[in-house]
Amino acid sequence: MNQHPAHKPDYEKELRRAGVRITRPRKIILRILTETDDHPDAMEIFQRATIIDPSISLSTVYRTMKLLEEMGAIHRHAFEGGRARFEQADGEHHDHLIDMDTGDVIEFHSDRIEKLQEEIARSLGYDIVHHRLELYGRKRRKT
Amino acid sequence: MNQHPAHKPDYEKELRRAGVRITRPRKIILRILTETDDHPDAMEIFQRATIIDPSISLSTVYRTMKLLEEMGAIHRHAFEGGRARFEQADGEHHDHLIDMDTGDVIEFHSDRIEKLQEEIARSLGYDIVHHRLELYGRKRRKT
DNA sequence: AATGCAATTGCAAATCGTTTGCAATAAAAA
DNA sequence: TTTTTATTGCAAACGATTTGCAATTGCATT
Repeated sequence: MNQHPAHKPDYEKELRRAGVRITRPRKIILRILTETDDHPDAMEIFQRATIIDPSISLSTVYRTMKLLEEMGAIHRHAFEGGRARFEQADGEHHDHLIDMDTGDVIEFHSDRIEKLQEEIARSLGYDIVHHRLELYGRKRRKT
Repeated sequence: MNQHPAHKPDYEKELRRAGVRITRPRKIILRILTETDDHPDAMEIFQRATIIDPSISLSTVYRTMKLLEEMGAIHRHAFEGGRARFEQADGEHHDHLIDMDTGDVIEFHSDRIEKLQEEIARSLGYDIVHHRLELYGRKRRKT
């Protein structure tokens, strides 16, 4: 088990390569994404964008997120309660521990769990296409 | 890892004990729940109920499900896409493998995975309140 | 069996996150 | 610069779920 590093992809280049226009709203949204290493939801991105350019609309945020998602540049997570949250699809796969008090998301990865999942699916006659492992918890008080 | 058995709790008794009135719509919904061993969503329950008594409303289904959930008699699952699905909260905890083609839900349990989750959370300084492990897959073609 | 009253109902309207139709605008190709 | 076409903001639509409300119904009491 270990946390993962972060690196900043060049979304603009990726989008251009995908034949998409680099518009002013998109530029702003992409900038916000690269400057962020938490897991913001659409509304948060919208509000941050709105500071830079108040004319940006929530629809455009959603449309841009969908675009990036389809390109595989970001992942959309439906954690419990409320809105979907996004994160950069940089390195390797990881799962999430959600702090129930703060909403913070901690990433982790366990090869052993991944292996066990495979074994279970296989023993049930299935191939895993993807999975979702989310731990919901609170900071432990004592040590 | 192993599948789990099923047993049928007496919801009416539980509800009465909780000081809730046993109405005609509730009777019907409870009957449907006890007769079911899959993971129906509110709309499915509503449609099955509607056959028995066409005057039942979807709101009542939702309200009853919420009631049962609060009593701990059923669990609500937000699998990917669409509506929440419900299941009886009988025996022990289990996780779910969702058949992406049919929507079927297969229950499984792995002590080893549970243990590993605990370890991970602990090493990150957290206590797990609950978790969500869902495998999304397809029946494997060959063997 | 008839009464009384709070719990429950069905309905329509409201909610929340997200998506969509559309006419106006702006990227970028010519 | 002009043209072409993607993209925008807006408002309205969406799907799942919840809610306010007046009418009804369990059910404890007579």
